[in-house]
Amino acid sequence: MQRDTQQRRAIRRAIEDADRPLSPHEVLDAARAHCQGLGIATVYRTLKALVADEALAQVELPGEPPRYEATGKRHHHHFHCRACDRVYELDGCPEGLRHLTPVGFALESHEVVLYGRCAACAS
Amino acid sequence: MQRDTQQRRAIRRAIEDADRPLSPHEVLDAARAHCQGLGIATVYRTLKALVADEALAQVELPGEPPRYEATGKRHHHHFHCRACDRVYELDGCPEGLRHLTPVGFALESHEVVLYGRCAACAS
DNA sequence: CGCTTTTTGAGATTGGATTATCATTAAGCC
DNA sequence: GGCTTAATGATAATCCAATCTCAAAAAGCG
Repeated sequence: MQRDTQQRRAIRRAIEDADRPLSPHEVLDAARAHCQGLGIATVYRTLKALVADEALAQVELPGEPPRYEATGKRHHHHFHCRACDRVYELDGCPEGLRHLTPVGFALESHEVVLYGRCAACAS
Repeated sequence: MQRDTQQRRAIRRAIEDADRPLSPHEVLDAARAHCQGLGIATVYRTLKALVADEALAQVELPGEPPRYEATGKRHHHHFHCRACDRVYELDGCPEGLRHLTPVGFALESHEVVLYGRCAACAS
């Protein structure tokens, strides 16, 4: 039976409270505010279970460990800040992707990642 | 002094002959056609040196080891075939990327990756 | 061809992320 | 509050890409 533990509540809450996808270590740091002593193993276990339950989605980025965000959001993309390494959500989607697909290729999905400085780091 | 060895020729040629970015193992397989016995260590060493010389660029893709392609090409993006795992070059670039950037964020670059089936795998 | 020095290949090693182990802790039912 | 069992945390183990080690091979100069 699946128990409702302090650790799991803290992890779920850390992700809910963030408005951006978090890495396992970001989850650990944020969740420790509500559950001191939380271990990284529990973070990985819980993230994995939440992904299996489809409560979370893995956000894969080039050359980076995955981040995690709640499922059920509208289609969106991400901005990766080169200075603080945080990843932000972007609304919307560029036009003309289908136009890029070569003849004979079947387009199923796409990823767009913008790079630069977030508002906090751009100043 | 930098020597011109069979191994390096085979590696450079494998990349030249491919019209798409290759992973280290793809380079190994392709280059072995011209240099049997070639080792993976030499592939990694040579790729690293070619990147340092700016003859090659690393192509980073979400959740994947990097691929390598010749530098000096026009700005472009990539198509990742889910069936054969090969990566193809795409011409062109979608519109409206700057439009996605939140206020206060400084956009420096971007990546676009399309996913689906390549012509060989779509049939 | 000799000789020097770079390069190579096999296999060991590293590094970083993730997972497994297992004794201890704590949910949650009575 | 007891009791059963799932969950936890520290740490060891694993995984896999990439790098290092070092004896042996080969570039390339004279």
